[in-house]
Amino acid sequence: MKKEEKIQARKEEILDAALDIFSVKGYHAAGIADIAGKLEIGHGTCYRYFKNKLDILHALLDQVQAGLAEVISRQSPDKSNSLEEYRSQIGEIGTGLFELFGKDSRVGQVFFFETQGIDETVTVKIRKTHELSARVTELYLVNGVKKGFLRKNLDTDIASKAIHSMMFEGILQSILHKSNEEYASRWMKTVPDLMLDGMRSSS
Amino acid sequence: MKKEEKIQARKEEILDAALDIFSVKGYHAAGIADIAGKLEIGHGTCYRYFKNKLDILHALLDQVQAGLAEVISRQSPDKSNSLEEYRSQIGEIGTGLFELFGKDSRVGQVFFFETQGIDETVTVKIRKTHELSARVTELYLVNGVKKGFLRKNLDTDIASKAIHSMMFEGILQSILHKSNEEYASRWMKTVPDLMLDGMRSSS
Amino acid sequence: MKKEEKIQARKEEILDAALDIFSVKGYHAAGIADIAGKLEIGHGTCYRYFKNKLDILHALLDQVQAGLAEVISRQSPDKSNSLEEYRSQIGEIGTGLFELFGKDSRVGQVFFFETQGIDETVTVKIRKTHELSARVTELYLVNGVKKGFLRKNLDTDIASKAIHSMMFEGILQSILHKSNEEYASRWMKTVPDLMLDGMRSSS
Amino acid sequence: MKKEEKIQARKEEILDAALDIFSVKGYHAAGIADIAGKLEIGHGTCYRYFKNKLDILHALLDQVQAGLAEVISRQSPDKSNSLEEYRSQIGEIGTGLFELFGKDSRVGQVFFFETQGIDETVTVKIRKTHELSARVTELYLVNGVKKGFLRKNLDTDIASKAIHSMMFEGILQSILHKSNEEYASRWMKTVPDLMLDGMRSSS
DNA sequence: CATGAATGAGTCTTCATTCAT
DNA sequence: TATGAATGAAGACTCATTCAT
Repeated sequence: MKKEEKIQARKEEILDAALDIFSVKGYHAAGIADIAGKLEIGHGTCYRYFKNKLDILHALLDQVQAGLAEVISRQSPDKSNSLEEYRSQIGEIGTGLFELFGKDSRVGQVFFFETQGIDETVTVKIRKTHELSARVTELYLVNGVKKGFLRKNLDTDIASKAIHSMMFEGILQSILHKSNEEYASRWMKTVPDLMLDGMRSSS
Repeated sequence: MKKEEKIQARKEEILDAALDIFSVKGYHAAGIADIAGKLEIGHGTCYRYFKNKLDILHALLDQVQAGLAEVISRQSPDKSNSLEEYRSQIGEIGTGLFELFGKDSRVGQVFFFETQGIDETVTVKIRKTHELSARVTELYLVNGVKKGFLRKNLDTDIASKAIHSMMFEGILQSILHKSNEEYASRWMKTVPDLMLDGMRSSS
Repeated sequence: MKKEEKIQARKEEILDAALDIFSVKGYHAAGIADIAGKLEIGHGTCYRYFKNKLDILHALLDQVQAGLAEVISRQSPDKSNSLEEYRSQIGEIGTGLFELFGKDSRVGQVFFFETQGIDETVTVKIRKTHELSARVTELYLVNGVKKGFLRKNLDTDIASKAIHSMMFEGILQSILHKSNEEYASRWMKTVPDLMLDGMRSSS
Repeated sequence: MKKEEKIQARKEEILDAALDIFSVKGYHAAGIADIAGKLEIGHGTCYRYFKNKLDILHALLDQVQAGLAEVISRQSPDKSNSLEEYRSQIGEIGTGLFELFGKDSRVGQVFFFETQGIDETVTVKIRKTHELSARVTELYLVNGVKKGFLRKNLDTDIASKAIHSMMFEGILQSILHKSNEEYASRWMKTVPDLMLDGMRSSS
């Protein structure tokens, strides 16, 4: 029991250090030696816990995926019965996402920036994560259409992907801005408005 | 003059080959030898036309940027005077983008996928390209607000970025789908609707 | 005493496991972890019984050497007084060798195949073992010459080495063949004939 | 033409250096850096001419095999019609082998000592080379039996292998002795006598 | 006594870049 | 101008060995 925990703790130390290094130098420029150096351990030690460098990245991405899944699963897609309920639900999901990526900007940095063009498996894993998010978003839209507070003719597949891209763009932009607090809140107001009401001036 | 042209032609040959290779293998996995091999020239030759591998990538990204700028500049942001005019203008921009990235899916592949986490300068250049697009989008929004066919309280900065992200997500998704013709047209219908009218059922 | 025995028993367990691993993977490809793993003990434990990996190999080779010495010492070189007595003595030595290496083909595998090019000390030890065998063989030849049933002009030094090489080639070939029973017996008939009578047709 | 030759020359330089290093340190202990260092070239250069370290060894072994084949093919197995002719033919083959391995003791060193337990492919290649030699030897024996100057009941398969092992033992021993000239000639006298006449005193 | 986590020396291998021809 | 042979920095990875528990 103690043993298992220690191993897990060490694994997480390494993952945390890797996140540090990857987020700053990028996957390719980062060396195992950098990661081990940051922890002041021998670099051979990393290989006791992970098969290789790529394995570390995958573990990191899995963490992100799990975090995302957790945020998403907090809400249930068919809870909302009116536009107003849905609007507040959107707000909660947004807040969750900002918490997930915002509390540690390194996560987004790695997830959005430093992690493409490495390997088919990585590309696919990231794409799957985005797809997961979009798929869940679609459940909300389908619910809304069924309940009648969203347009009958909505192309929920496309719309869910579009919405998902806006949300993540918001997160990403907030990461890029230092003062992400205020900027983030502007995103969290604008995106739901855009989604629901569009930009046209109400007639 | 003749000589200048020849040099330019050779440069473009190399860029085209590089686009081929980068889009398939990614920047890091691609070797100068691959590029030269495809053209059946000595790989040393590449260094007569480009300073180094990174220089080739930058030239490629500059081409994309120029193409994007061209598409954008075809329209003028203050032309539209009504919602309907704007709606059709959006359509034309969308069509232009799909042409730009759609006629050669390698471009999007490199621009969206294979090109991150290489180098600060590259990351910045791509970000700038996206920003350029978003900035122009904002001009349209500002015009719409001024003319009164878009909401007065629109956060044009945020909204422009959100819209831009949707558009590029559409392009990206269309690239990922084989039958991009039909899928693309669904995007081109859905995104403007979303932007302008939102998803709510009209009261 | 009890303790001594236990230590000895453990040592032999390790040697047996090492023989297993070395005979299959070869010395270099074999890892201490493999050996310990086969015994389901911690690999650190191996270092309580042997100084290092090379030490294990040396202990193994010493075992082979001791076995060989035992087989050889069963006979006495000056026992034979006639060609026929010598012929049967050769047969007994041959049988002993086949028993030694045949009962456990791993021994020959390691001794003949997997154990060269490791280290000067190892090479020398193996050479010494072969020399021991050849030297004893020579005693038989010298006896035969003295007793008059072998040629006076025999170069006993060279001949002993030549004979020794034939014998070991026979063992080795028998190991390589699955059905070593029958093949071995052909060797055990052919080699003594060759040694004593040569290949020429009797005039 | 010039190009081809240069490449071949460089390849042989590297092989020669590799032979040097392998024969002294053994395959495993030898580093590519050692080989390149001896030639005072960058170690990367080795990889322009050989796929990897193992590839160098294989090329070396192929050279030995070719040399051996050349020596063997100089004679034809069915040329001899009498014991005396065969005896002199044996002498010529022996001389050829001593030349092959004797002129450069490094070759035998690598071939006999430093090259086992590396890799299945290597083991097999060496075994095949020995088999080739033994197989050809058998052709001579079969010829001798047919022509009647060798015993009718000779087990040519076994005998050929036994003879082959004696010959190579002689080469090997000669390599190990400094004064290989004189020692070698003792081998070259003793082995044919043993083969043909055996050791028994002529009745 | 036994263990196995930690270590880091040591090696192969790749590939962008240079430069003599 | 074009070439491609040569280079060597750089880095991932292995595994024998040690030692605190």
